This record gives sequence, C-alpha cells and structure tokens, in this order.
Amino acid sequence: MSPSAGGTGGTRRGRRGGAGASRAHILDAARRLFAEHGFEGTSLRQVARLAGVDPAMVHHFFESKEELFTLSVELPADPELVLAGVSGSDPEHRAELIVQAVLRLWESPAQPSLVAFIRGTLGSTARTALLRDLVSRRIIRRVVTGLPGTPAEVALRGDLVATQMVGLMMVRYVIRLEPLASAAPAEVVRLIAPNVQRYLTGDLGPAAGLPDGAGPK
Amino acid sequence: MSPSAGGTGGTRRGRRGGAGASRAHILDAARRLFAEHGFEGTSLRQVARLAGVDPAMVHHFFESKEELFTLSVELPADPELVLAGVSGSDPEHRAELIVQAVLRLWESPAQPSLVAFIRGTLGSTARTALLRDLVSRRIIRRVVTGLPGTPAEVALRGDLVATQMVGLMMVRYVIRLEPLASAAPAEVVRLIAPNVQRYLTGDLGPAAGLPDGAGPK
DNA sequence: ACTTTAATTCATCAGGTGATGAATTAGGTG
DNA sequence: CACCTAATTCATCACCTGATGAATTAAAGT
Repeated sequence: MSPSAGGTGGTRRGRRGGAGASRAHILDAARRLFAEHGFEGTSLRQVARLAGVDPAMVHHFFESKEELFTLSVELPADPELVLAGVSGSDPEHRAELIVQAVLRLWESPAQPSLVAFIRGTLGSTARTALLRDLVSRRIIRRVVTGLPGTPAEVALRGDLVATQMVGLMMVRYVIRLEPLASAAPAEVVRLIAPNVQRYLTGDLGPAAGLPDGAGPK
Repeated sequence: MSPSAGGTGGTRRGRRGGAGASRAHILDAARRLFAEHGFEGTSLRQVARLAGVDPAMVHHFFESKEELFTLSVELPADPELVLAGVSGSDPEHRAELIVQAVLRLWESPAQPSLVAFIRGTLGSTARTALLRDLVSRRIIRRVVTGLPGTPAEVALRGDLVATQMVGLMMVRYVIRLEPLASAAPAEVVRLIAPNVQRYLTGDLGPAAGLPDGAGPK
C-alpha cells in the first residue's frame, strides 16, 4: 500500500517537527503507570499510548522494560542530599531534622516517582531485597551515625526509626489515610518527631538491646 | 493418537487415586507465589506447576485468577477476632495489647498469607483503596473506641497508631530489616508499645488536632 | 452393576507481551 | 546543496497469558 493513503489517520513516519520531547513524555508516562499498577502490571504499550507515541519508541530510547523502570522510577533524590546535615547534628535533637527531611522530599514533585518506587519495589522479593539494602546501607546508616551505645544497640535503634518513618510514608502517601494524609507538614513533624526521638536516644526499657548477656554496666 | 503412547511420561488422565488434595495444593501454591511476586507477577501456570497440577485444574476449582487471589490471599484473620479485648480495654494500657495482638497474628502460620495480601494489595491503586477501607473501617475503629477527645482528634490518633503499626509490619515482615526482623516478640512489644501509647493517650503537643480554629479552650 | 458426579488432562483460542529490524522522514552539519 | 544522524512508524516474531471445551478416568451413590 502506498504510504500516501492515510487510512485511519495514522501520523506519518519520520522525525517529528516539534522539539522531540518524546523521551521525557515516555519517562513521565512510565512514572505514572508504574506508580499506579506496579512493574508487572504496566505494559510498554500502555506507556507508549499514554505518552502519545509509538511502542517502538520505548525501545528506541530505552534498552528494556527494566531499564525504563530503573530510570523512570529511580530514587529521584540522593539520600545523602536529602539527609544532609542529619549525620552531623546533635543526636538529642535529630528526630525533628529527620522527619522534616523526609516530609520535604515527599511533598516535592518527586512524590509520584517515590510512590512508583515503593509499589514497584514491593512487587517481588527480589526487588524488595534491593530496597532492604538501600534502606539499611544508605539511609539508616546516616541517621544513626554518632549515636552512643554498642553497635548492636545502635542498629536496633536505626530499625526502630525506620519502622516509624516507613509507616508514616505508607499511611500518608501510599495508603492515604485521612485525616493524616491532609495534615500540614509542620503538624506532622510535631506529632511524629517525639516518638522518633525516643527511638534515637530515649530509654528503651530494661535490657534494651541484644540477647547478649550485657546487662547494665 | 492412542492415549496409551505415553510420550514424555505424562500422567494419565482421570481422577487421581489419593485423597484429591489438589484444591488445597493450588491454594497453597497461589499463596506463596502471590506473596513472592504479587498479583500480576504470578501466572496461573506457575501456580499449577508449583502445585504439581495441570493448569486447567486451576480453572476447574476457581472461576478466575481474581477469585483465586481473593480466596488464597484473603485476610486469613478476622480483625474482630484478632483485636478481641482491645476495644473494651483501659485506654491507658491499650498499646501493649495492640502490639501483642498484631505480633501474635504475624508470627502465626498466617504470615505468608499476610505478606501476600500486602504485596497484592499494594500492587495497584484500586486494590490499595480496598486496603484503606479495611484499615480505617475495621481496624482503626476498634483500636480507638473509648478514647477521650473530639472525634477529629481521635481519628488523628488512630492514624498515628496505624503509622507505627504499619511500619512495624513492613520493616519486620516484608522488608525484613535486621536486627529487628529476628528480635523476640516480647522485646518488640517492649520497644514499640510506649510509642503507640503516646499516640493513643499521650500529649501530642500544642493545638494537637485539627485546622479548625479551636485553640486552647 | 449401573449411573451419576467429580477430578484430571489435552488441545486450543484469542489476545497481549517484550523485543527486533527495516523503512521513512526530519534536523543538523559540512 | 549533499550527507549523516536521530526520531518516528510499521510489520513482525516468539512467547506467554487467562480462559474454554471436550475427552478420559476414578470415586460415590443407588
């Protein structure tokens, strides 16, 4: 068939006129769909359709679905940047800084990417393992540097902080429970920070720590 | 072709001899796979293979993949049973009961089902909406009955408790951060309960509550 | 023993999936 | 202008998906 016969109105081939923003459109569409349906629940054709683009373009710009997922959904903020100033802060007043930093990040335009990251990452145990490494090696580590106590106790305190912060993100941004989801960030800090502070430096109760026999010195 | 020619050694047709436990096997396999790869990441053929059964059996016992998911992964514990005794308890000492109830449930054989439920539920926004209703209507409600304060304040306290409990489940059972994941249940209760208690009945700071102009009376 | 019912397998369908390779058109550069 | 490179579309491939209908066999009911 001659290409001049525009059947159902297919856009003709070749390079588009505009400022070829297709790559960005694809990334954007992918972000939204991954956030809504997770990794396996999103098809490249859906992405292409939402981006207003031919499916083959996806493969033109990105090697594979995995790469598209990685690039579109990849942690849009370097933990070291988000937590700047936390590692060096006074442990006795660190909780407020942590909660503020997390909220600042999640209230930013990065929110859809973060939700997508969570959904995609929780989709399988394999990806969850990556999340575990990310959280423990790159986030918790910075949060607990400089805390007093044995390494084992410090590690436990870090996990407890993670507990509270992960729960906050899940309930406020993923599950979206009201009224918490609509509360002002400053109020959330006021509500949550004291509990985080107890995990960081507060009294954790008798023999708080590990199964090693180390009682009170 | 004559059925006698057993090609690759296919099991011959017809009803099995044993106590046809196939349905249970399928449910079991589905539970595990949904827990590992989520809803869209699990195929009926994988389920059948793991169950040691022909793929068609899945459709023989279950109408659709949705029904299999619902039945296999459905909340294996009635919230009203798990939280029995919580609604009527003294609010000042309720936190310990709550944490204990949640841990008892998650340490039970229901754990794989619960992980599957979480993974499947977080896979899409549609299913997440179901989770939101479940959590807010059937769980939080029971946790906060009898608390003093305005309805708005009570609702907020409920969300805060959810924050801590959801985070605990995620970190300990889904993400599996160490050392928290391996800590003894009794110790977890000791560590977490005080923070939950603050959310239930503690001081939440100035103007703790809602954006309505009601300052200190 | 005969009939009914349920469990099991096979063969297959229509459609969606990620991915590839070639054809076509435009922009940028000499 | 001619040339090269990049963007875009089309036409496929091989495969997997959920689902259906019929054939076969054993157990249960009478």
